[in-house]
Amino acid sequence: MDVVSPELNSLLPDEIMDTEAIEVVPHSQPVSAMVQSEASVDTPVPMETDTPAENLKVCPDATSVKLAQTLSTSISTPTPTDSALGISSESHVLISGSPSSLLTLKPALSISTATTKTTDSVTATTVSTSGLQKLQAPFTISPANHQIILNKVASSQATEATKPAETLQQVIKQDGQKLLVTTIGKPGQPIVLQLPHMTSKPGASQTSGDLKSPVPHFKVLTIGGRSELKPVVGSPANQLTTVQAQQLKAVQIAKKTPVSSGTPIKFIITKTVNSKSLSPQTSVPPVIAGRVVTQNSPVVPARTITLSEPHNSSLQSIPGKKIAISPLKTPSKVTVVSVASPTSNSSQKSVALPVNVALGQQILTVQQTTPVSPVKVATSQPTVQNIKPVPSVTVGSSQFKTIIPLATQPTVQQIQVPGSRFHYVRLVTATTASSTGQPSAPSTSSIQTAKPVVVGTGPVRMSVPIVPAQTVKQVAPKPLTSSAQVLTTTQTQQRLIMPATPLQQIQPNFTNLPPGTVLAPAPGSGNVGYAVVPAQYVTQLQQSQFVTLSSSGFTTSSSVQTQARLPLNGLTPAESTSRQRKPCNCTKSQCLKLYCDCFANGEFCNNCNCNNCFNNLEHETERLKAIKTCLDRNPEAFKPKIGKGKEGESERRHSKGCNCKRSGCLKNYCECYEAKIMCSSICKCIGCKNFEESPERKTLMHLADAAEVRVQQQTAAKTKLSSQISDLLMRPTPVISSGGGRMPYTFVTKEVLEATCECLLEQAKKAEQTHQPQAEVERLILEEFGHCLMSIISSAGKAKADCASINC
DNA sequence: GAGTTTGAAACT
DNA sequence: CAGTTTCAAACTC
Repeated sequence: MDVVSPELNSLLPDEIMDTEAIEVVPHSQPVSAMVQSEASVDTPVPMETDTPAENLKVCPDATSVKLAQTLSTSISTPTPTDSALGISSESHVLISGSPSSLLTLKPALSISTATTKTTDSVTATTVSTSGLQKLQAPFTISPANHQIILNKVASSQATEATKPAETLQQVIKQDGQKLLVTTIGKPGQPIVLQLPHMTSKPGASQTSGDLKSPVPHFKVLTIGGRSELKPVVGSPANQLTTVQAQQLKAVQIAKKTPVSSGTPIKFIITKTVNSKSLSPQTSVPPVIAGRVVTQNSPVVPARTITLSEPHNSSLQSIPGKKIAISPLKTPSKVTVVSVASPTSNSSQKSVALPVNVALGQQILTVQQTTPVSPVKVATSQPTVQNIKPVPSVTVGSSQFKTIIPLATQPTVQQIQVPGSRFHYVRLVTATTASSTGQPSAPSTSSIQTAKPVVVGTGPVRMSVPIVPAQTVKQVAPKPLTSSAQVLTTTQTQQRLIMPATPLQQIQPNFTNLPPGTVLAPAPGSGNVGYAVVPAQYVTQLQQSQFVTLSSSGFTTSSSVQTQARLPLNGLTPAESTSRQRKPCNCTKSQCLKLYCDCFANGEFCNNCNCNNCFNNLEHETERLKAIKTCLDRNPEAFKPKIGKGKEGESERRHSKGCNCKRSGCLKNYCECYEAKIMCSSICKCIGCKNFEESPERKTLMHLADAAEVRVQQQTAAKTKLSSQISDLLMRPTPVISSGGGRMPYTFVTKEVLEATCECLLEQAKKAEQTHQPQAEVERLILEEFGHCLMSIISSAGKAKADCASINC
């Protein structure tokens, strides 16, 4: 795994977040809280944001364990379940709660996650007692208020998992085990941790496990276990499988350190939302795989935590259901929204950070939050609209990230905004229940299905992807109580991953998906699978559930159009949006190869001139395959080509360098020149003239600038002349003789003369710059004068005709 | 607008 | 990894 330096990350456009950056965090940098949520936590949680990444190692030593995560409820009443927390080497943590339960994330959580390293040590087989203790203590669940406080989650080696068995109802012993904390449902109900291969027994602790089993497992912690709750099983393929059809909200925070060679540590906090419509028996056996990439707070550079990477071999696991995280800039966030896959047999690549989510589950991803802004996760009242069971909603501004769970299978409709580089996706939830209703119509039945997680009791800002201060069109805002999980974070970006059609055969390395790629359900597709959609598409329009971003509060609207504004290739949102994307003209590539700029930029084709285009949602399967192919060929295929140079090099430079041979790197054939950057040492160009001291380059630049200036000046002059003439025409007509013989003269006013002179001067300058002979200069000036005069006469004549027509 | 040139991407 | 082919954009006329 490549390690992305903080510097590089800082340079990368937000929209092009490097997924690896998410997983790999430079150890040299102090770890900032990836998710800094401040809940109204009673107990102070130690902030570890300042903790260096080195400290993030998950080690048996309690002191060194930085994995502690805090989910604190307002009432931290230790329950037997508290001890049930298991620590897996992979640090997969799923916390699920009943819809009503309030999940609060403290800053410590994000901090702890940020501190975690996905080092080999993480995969250690022993679980440190201290880690368990820490985990135990900090993690409290208060049934009273349905809040869970997870102070710390430490990954430890599996061998030690057995030690604290008495303290923990369940101990995760194996490497790669994942802790799932599910349902904070009813008070007094036990928390169940269950290994994938084990039979889940709510309330019963499971300490057993194959200590030597290399396969990581998920621990399921059920709090206030509901009958509907099904154990969550981790799959060997780095996937987390759950048998519950309930809405699952997961928050994953994953951090990847450069050192980490193994699977990244993943923290998944899931909250199960029971849907009334779903009976325990009817529960679908989908997989819960959630991977959340938390973004760093603005203050903290590029701290990404990679949340769970499930490794389970259970049949329910969906191997191919990895959640692709597009190459996003570190401050990006990835949200995984319901994923369901009936079966799975393929193993996932270790590189990829798969996130599997059971269908209908809601995953709440928590991004890094700044210390200032606490992250609160609370379940709002289940006033969910059946029709629009609140599909996933990623809400986030630069400071707030909210994810609203998708109710049932959402479908995605491609939406693009002309002139915008960003694509939008309409999330249309397939109404499994009584759902053909209007989007705006709330339904009680869906209440449980889509348990909203309200981040914080107060108003929440919700935004769709993610760039600060972008306009979001909101339609039919929903009450805060609407079923949606809201996680407020201070992160700048987030990504949505939504279920799509089953594409088990397709297991792209999602770590490097196109910028802003989102996994979304394919339209009309089954419950399984992902559609890879540019994150920019994460807009919900019209009837689909929407996430609105508002300063005062968030609301989901049935017809909200949100536009993601993510910087692309260094362009600011404004720049990127202002610059209209050039339509492609692909004919043979089906727009599914990097030849196509649209595809290469992770965009759908829109208003293009391409033929046989497959770069759209209608061909999601093909598109996903193509992405996988590209990533297989080049894991960095979708990363920005223009990045920061080596350390010490402030200039931007091409990541690969050009290979120009004939253009001298002074034409737009050259990617360096096109990007307006100098060729660098990594370029393999021949006869390069694109260097600082190149006279050709200087001349070219000078000419280009001069030409641009001339064009601007001429345009301005002509515009002025035209406008002045128009003004004259609009003025009351002076005395006009019936014959109108002298009328044109009346239009030669001072303004017209000035404009004419400007045109003449401009023409003279132009002639001189081209080194024209004196005679030629004069001729050009006279010619220009003739043009001006003709224009005046023409205007006057027209005015005369107009006046005559009205008998003036 | 058609044809050519160019170099990245894809392929072998 | 190198050579070749394919492809679409850039460029020229």
